[in-house]
Amino acid sequence: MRELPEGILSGRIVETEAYVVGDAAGHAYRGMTPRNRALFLERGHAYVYLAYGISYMLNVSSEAPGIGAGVLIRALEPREGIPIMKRNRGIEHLRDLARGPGRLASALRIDRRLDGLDLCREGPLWLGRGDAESGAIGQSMRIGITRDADRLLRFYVRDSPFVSGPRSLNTP
DNA sequence: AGTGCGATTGACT
DNA sequence: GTCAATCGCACTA
Repeated sequence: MRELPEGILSGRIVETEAYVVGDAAGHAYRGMTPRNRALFLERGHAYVYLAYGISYMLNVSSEAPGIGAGVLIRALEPREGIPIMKRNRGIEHLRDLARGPGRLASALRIDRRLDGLDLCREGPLWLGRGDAESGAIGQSMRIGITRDADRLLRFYVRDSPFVSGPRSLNTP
């Protein structure tokens, strides 16, 4: 759920990637830094960073305090506030509003100001319960990384058109 | 203090 | 399919 001055935005998370403890691809791999400190917060806190100087990425910390790990939120099936998302993205096509981590952050207007936020409490951004059956979950290699690339730590809703990535990864 | 490189996207051949 | 954009940060010296 995302609360903006113009209204409420929400959607169903349909694709994630895990960056686990000891993972060479994870930002926490080399210890805590000013950028990644939120990964070391109690599970359920937001870690937001800028990738390629272009796109913000939303992660959720996933371990106990002091342990650096998180889950990248890669795609959303839009539900509420779709007109606002379209305006944030500058496009009309529903499927492309939040298909990909950078697009998702853009649609929800997420930036570093939300870094460190507790997503388990209602606020400007939080994780709601989810009221729909998720369907079958697929598993694959993660997208766009080089280190530890073979690990099957990407998870997605198999039959959702709102999932990013090449078909080769989505139909194993 | 300088440098190289991404957990990507959008435009273009 | 290829490729440039763009910048914060981690790493080297």
